[in-house]
Amino acid sequence: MTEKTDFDLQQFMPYLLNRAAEASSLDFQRYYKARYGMQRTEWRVVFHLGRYGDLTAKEICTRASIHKTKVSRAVAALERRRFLTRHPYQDDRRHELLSLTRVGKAAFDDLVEEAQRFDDALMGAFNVTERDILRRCLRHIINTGQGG
Amino acid sequence: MTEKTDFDLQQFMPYLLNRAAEASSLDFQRYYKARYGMQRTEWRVVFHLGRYGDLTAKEICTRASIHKTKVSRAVAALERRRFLTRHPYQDDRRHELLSLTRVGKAAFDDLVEEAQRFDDALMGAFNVTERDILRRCLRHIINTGQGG
DNA sequence: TGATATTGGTTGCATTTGTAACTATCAATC
DNA sequence: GATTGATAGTTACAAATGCAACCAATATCA
Repeated sequence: MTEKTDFDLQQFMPYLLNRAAEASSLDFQRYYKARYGMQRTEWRVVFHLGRYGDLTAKEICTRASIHKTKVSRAVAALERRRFLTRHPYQDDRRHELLSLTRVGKAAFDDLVEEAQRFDDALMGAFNVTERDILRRCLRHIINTGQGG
Repeated sequence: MTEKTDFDLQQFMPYLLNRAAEASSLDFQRYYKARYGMQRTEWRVVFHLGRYGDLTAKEICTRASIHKTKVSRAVAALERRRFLTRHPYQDDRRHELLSLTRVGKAAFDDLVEEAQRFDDALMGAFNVTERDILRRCLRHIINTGQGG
């Protein structure tokens, strides 16, 4: 009979991942919250638009695995504060193409710089091999975890 | 002048970690929610008590970096459903020692087994070196991310 | 002894989130 | 061209969360 008390919580991957995710996001979160009053979903939307160009809300949902209500509210908030605009497009009026305003782009540029800084600080502790493995494993988990 | 659009979101560690954490937790979350009506903080409390023996709420907060209000509510919910009991202790009546009931222990045993199963499935994709690096890196992030 | 600060834990309130139901547009089928 | 079914996005309501204020017990120190 195996003793369940042998189970090592500190080795349990979902637990480690959740704690690491939280710890790693804290400082950056503080930054975009203080500076732009954004929350996580909002900066993610901004990053997607800034990085990949104009997208529909749906596309952001799919790419980032975020629920549509969350994106909907984030977009509404960002629009209210003039970070982005919507252009319904002719072909299919259900879609709305989202694009960053000048203000949105400026925020994106600044946030990217800051993100890069945080990432460098975080990853600076690891060597190239470790970074590669880390990223590869995480991507694998992201891609398989969903439907499994 | 660097183009911010070069920034690779898919390489940004906090983003990867958050997505991996979410993806890796989904199935297990579904399990303990369906089976015991627990939520994340609740099973974490159960795991801590099951694994490390009786603890005070404060100790759980510290060990798991969870805010005290969250733990307080989780404990209340677990007590209501008879998964644990509280013993205020003589020396300092501010503290309350928490311990799992028989029912709580049974749930813990079952959840541990299930957790182990999920973890095996998740980590099965990686070799020993990768697992080691992954765990080591995550622990490093957890330990340094907090105050940095 | 009494005033003040600290600590473990809870509660109230505002904000966020998840779920489901909804609107509006388009596609498919008859 | 009317009916049914998807699909993009919003909204309403309940549950979860974060923050600050709170209570009670203890520690500190005049």
